[in-house]
Amino acid sequence: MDPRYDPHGVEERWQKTWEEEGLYKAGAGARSDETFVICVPPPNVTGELHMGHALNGSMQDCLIRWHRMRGFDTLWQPGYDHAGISTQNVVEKQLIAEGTSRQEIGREAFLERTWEWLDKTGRTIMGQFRRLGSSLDYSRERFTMDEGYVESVMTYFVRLWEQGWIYRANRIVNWCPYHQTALSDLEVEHVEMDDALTYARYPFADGSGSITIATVRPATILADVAVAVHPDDPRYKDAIGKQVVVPVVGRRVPVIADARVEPDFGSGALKITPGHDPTDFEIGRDHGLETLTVIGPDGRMTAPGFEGLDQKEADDRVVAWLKEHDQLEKRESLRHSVGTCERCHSRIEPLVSPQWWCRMDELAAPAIAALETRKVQYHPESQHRFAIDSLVSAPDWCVSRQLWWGHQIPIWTCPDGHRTCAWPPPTSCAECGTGELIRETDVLDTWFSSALWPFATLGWPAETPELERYYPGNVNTTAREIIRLWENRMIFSGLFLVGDIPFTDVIINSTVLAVDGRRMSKSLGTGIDPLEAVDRHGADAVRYGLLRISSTQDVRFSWDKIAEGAKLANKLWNVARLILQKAEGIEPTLRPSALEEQWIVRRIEDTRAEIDELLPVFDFAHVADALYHLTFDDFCDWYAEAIKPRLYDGDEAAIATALAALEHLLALLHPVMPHVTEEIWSQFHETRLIVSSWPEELPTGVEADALARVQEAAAIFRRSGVAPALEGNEKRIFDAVVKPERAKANGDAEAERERLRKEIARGEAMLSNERFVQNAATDIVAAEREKLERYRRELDAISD
RNA sequence: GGGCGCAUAGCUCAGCGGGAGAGCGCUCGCUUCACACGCGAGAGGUCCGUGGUUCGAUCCCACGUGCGCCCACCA
Repeated sequence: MDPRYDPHGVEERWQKTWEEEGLYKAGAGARSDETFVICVPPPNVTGELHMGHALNGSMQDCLIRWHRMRGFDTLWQPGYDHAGISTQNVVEKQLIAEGTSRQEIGREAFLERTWEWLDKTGRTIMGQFRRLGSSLDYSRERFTMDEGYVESVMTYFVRLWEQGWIYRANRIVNWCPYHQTALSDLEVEHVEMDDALTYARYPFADGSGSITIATVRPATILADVAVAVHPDDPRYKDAIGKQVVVPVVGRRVPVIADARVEPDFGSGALKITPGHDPTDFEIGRDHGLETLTVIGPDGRMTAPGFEGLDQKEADDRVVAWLKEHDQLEKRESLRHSVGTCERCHSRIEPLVSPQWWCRMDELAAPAIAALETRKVQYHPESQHRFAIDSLVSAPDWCVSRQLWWGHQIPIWTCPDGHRTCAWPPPTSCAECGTGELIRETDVLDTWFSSALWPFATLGWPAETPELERYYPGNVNTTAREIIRLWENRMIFSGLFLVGDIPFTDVIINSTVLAVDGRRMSKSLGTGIDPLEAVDRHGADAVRYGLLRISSTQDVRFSWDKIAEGAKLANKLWNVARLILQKAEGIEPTLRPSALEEQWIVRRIEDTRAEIDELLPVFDFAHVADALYHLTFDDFCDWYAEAIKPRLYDGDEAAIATALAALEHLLALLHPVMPHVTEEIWSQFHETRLIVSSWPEELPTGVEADALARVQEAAAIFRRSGVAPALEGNEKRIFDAVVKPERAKANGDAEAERERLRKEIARGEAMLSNERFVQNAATDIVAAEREKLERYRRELDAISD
């Protein structure tokens, strides 16, 4: 064994072995019928592993391995999301680079091309998860567009249709002019931008002066149908009900009163353009105004005389017109946030277009109940309320997208306009029976299929044994911004379709920020590739480091903590070398006799109990911390040093116990650092640690108080220099406990006495305070009394 | 505008009603036969400010200051 642990090669070897031996498979090593199920949040087929995946994967794998060792039948389901707009984007860019376009080659060829691309370049992340040692059941990899999954998606849609929850409506939507599709509010990214705010005078039709409005998009003046003011705005009391003349087009429109107008903004008068602004759309609808359109789906003007102009040009033309007619009051700069497409960063165009919608009220109600009653619990708690609120206020779901890559909506229309929604594809119109059917060209929102992930991967709508066994699952871990897009939708979809929640706990993991606190992003150049970290320090170290910094809020990436993980692996490797060097032919047998043996068993047992409390509440950081200190401070610095002389002597009992203690230590560390622990395990075992038992409660034979006494007394010795610091023999510890009077030889005895006197004074002061004794919890008072007594004894022991 | 959260050692953070902690960094001493990714010893802190509650506050409450994030809206 090399004195320096090198994870390279070792890790890949175990990853291969585990998978080949079928130990990643669902149910491997199970010793009970109890299941523990996690679905990986399916990454985009187009994606590469980023730090968020790595953190998420480390958390999930830690839970899976812990449960597997505890005998559960575990399933960690892998797979990919087809990522409608992202994927289409990638392929479309390639086509453009080749001088063609998706429109030119047509839908069918485009889809073929996309599948081709996927087979060649897509689906890389599962390989990267393997390199992290993630024990997913890779034999069960699913894709949201594979055959069976399409079945699930189509069935879901038809069921919603049958409930009457799917409807078609013309509404104003976020339109991406580049992708030429509607986007949900959640796919829109708001960015701060500087714009010119144009103040324009609209003359009253009766010639009695004018009213000034302010707009950042003068081009949309062409589609104005009204001017609105706040009903209580004294400046405009008399204007309400009058007619004004819209510039350029000369249309007469009314001045209306609406409370949605913000009197303090601009001039306090708002031009109403229902065709190109969401608020105006609502105001227009409520006042029965007509909706005019002057911008097309490509973002270019369609108004007479402006055809084909881009909006900037149209803005300039309108402003020039205003200036010429002396209706331009002023222009000023305005910083405001503008919606952009999260994929291509084009400015979002609010456009009125026909879309398919899904009613949310009845779908959401059972999910809200499940959250209220905590059948599903979000972690941290602060996200729980948010999740409920966003379900309560969930607007109807725009499920259609004007994309090609995705699940084509299963609605067919006959020449008479009857609609048939069915799956498998109908052969005739449900109403008139004609066979002439044309399928809807829109595809479904990507999240529509993601919502089915927990049960579609198990074969739903078929009643498979897997569905029976592994649904509902247990944990889902994901990022905060996905709560409304994905988590909530899985919950209501599961309740609606399968009749049960998909999981009981949702962990919202922290966003991993760059070392400088900025967001990790490729475009900022602040991203760190998790695989680069793995190459540098090993997967175990990366897993440890990420878990160590994980928390309920955003965290900074830390190379230091990864390095700490590498150190821990090396330390473990070396202490194993120490114990194993004379262990040939000796069976691990836990028979703690010497004090330090009883003590380390107690420490291991305490840590095991601690982990068993921390993991159910997903506190990975403290698990990692506890393991670090157990290994370094307790196992290596104390226990190993203490038994060294007996190890050198080849004392079989000591070696057997040390092996057994090491075994337990390895087991505790395995969920966090699987590779190095399995590697060491294999030095003295034929079996595999990954499927071996999680330690049971261990008998120790040492009282907790005695342990504290050992450490305290030993600390006195260390400070005094009475025992050579590194001597590391068991006698030192034994003496420290049974002969505290040795402390009298301490050169710093006076300082120690001083410390004890201070402690005693403090304790006495507290205990003599009547209010304290009356009010404080009884165990605190008792603990104080006990401490005081102990300090008194100690002081006696080191006083002459 | 709504919501959540954070301010503790040079850095990154843990602790959250009764003794101020860890890792890294720093100083000093150790080529001790598991490990220099090591061992031992040590320096370093008005626990953001101001009030309040309490016998007692880094911890609870209020306000202030400074940060961060999520959501909504922005003519």
